Amino acid sequence: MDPQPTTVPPPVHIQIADDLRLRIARGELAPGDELPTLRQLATTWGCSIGSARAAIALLKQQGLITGGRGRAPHVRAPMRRVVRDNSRHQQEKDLVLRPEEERRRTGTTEMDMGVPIDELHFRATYDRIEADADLADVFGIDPGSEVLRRIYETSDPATGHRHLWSVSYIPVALISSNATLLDETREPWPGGTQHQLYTVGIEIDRMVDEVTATMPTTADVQLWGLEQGVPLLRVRHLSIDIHDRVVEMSESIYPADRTTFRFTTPLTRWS
Amino acid sequence: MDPQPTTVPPPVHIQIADDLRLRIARGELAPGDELPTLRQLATTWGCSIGSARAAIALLKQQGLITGGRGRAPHVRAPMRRVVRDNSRHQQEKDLVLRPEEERRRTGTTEMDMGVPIDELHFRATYDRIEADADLADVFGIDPGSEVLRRIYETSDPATGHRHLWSVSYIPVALISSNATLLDETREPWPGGTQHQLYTVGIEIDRMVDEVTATMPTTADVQLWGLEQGVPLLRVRHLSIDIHDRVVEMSESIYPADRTTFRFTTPLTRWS
DNA sequence: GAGTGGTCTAGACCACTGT
DNA sequence: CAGTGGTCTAGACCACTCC
Repeated sequence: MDPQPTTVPPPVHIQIADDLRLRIARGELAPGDELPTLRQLATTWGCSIGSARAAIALLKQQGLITGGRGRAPHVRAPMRRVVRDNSRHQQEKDLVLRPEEERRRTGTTEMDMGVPIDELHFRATYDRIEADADLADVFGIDPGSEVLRRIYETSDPATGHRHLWSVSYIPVALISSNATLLDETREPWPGGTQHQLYTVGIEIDRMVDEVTATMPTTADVQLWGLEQGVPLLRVRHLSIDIHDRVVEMSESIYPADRTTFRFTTPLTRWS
Repeated sequence: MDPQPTTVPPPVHIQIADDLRLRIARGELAPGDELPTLRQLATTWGCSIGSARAAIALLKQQGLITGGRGRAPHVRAPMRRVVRDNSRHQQEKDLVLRPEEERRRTGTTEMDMGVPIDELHFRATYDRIEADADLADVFGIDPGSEVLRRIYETSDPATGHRHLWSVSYIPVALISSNATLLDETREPWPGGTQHQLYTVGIEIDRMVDEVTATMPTTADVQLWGLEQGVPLLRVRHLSIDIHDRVVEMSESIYPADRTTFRFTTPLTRWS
């Protein structure tokens, strides 16, 4: 038991990473600048290349640097984030009562993303599944009830990378009166999900969005063309109708380096 | 140019990680279960311990497993997430006009988090800074104008880990008529920021929350007591008054493994 | 004390990037 | 082609956990 418990120095690769992070934070290394090579780091720090590599890997994992594979890694420039605003919910509702021509022109299905939709592959897949415990709980229906599952996906034909992805669930009982709603070849539907529900007499009262984040798996990184150190924002969305029923639920994923959500909460006036 | 371009097999550590992930997804390995040791993985896959370690590191980075350091790593049980609901904005506003006794009792400063506040260290730090370009832009004031910066922090005295953190900015010009608002020893202020602003005649019209996520730095991991593979949710919050002025801006951070945000968007009725 | 993962090394081979 | 990072190995030493 030392009277002065000598603090152990942090591992070398942590020291190297911290030093580089500091130099980035101070602006000595600007976005786009190249970092020292592994060999350079190893000699200046008097450590092995393996330790230098660990430092670089750590910074990549934290989203601060990128590159490698044949050229020196460089400081990552923060990506321009597309804002997804909750006002689109009201806009989509307003559109429902407009004529089809206008709905089609304002080609905003529920899943637009500030990118010209013409340049993307769009794919919608429908199937019907039996509600598991989670879905049954969400909709307040019996487990085993039929639920329509719709998967929406857009991808960049040039790179093959996924651009947008969501699964949406609707109890079949709610929409069976309009058979065309079960037909995936009708997608993209002018006016989006709110108009689809409108055709069976459902009016939405409010939207609930629940947001959290997780790290992507190896497959996700491939699929989305992500860089290391980019979390995924996960959204579970509920559409609640004027009778307080959950009539639709969707789950979607957005890479955090290119997305921010903006939610405006109006407050009642004192007056 | 091969007629059949033989696809190169993925690196060993990726194969191992994918196999383990699959076994977790299928439920063969339940949350809390121990994974094979590095030595076991190395022998069953016929690779070195280093490669096995890389596989384990990858899964940790993805937030799927945890542990190590003297005992075998185990499958991570998903943490219970605390919901932060945007209805608290309205609740805080309603509280402003209530008597002080009630405001004090409903000890919800803007920064509560489903944890008994008595068991946490609370610290508020005030200082005044000159607006940089970003702050000047947010508030629509001249760069160099004085801005009050308040840092709120709670931490768990047992572990020393940070529990909650936010910085809040208010232009000094808006609140200089009430000198007590510049005094950090008055925190926690009953009724929170909205009541503070009320004392200088400001009524909030709406709240804007912008959410995204990033990966924590090494220091963040220490500070918050995070496990590997946990992103940070970052929120920029704007308070906008009834004259459409941004009167307060705050930035806060929440570990994603214990937080979900819930935003309810009311829609106008067709009637 | 036996077993675990974490750090670190030195060196080999590969795939990729520039010129 | 020379230089880069990525993969992989074999082995040493340490700190930690559990029995």
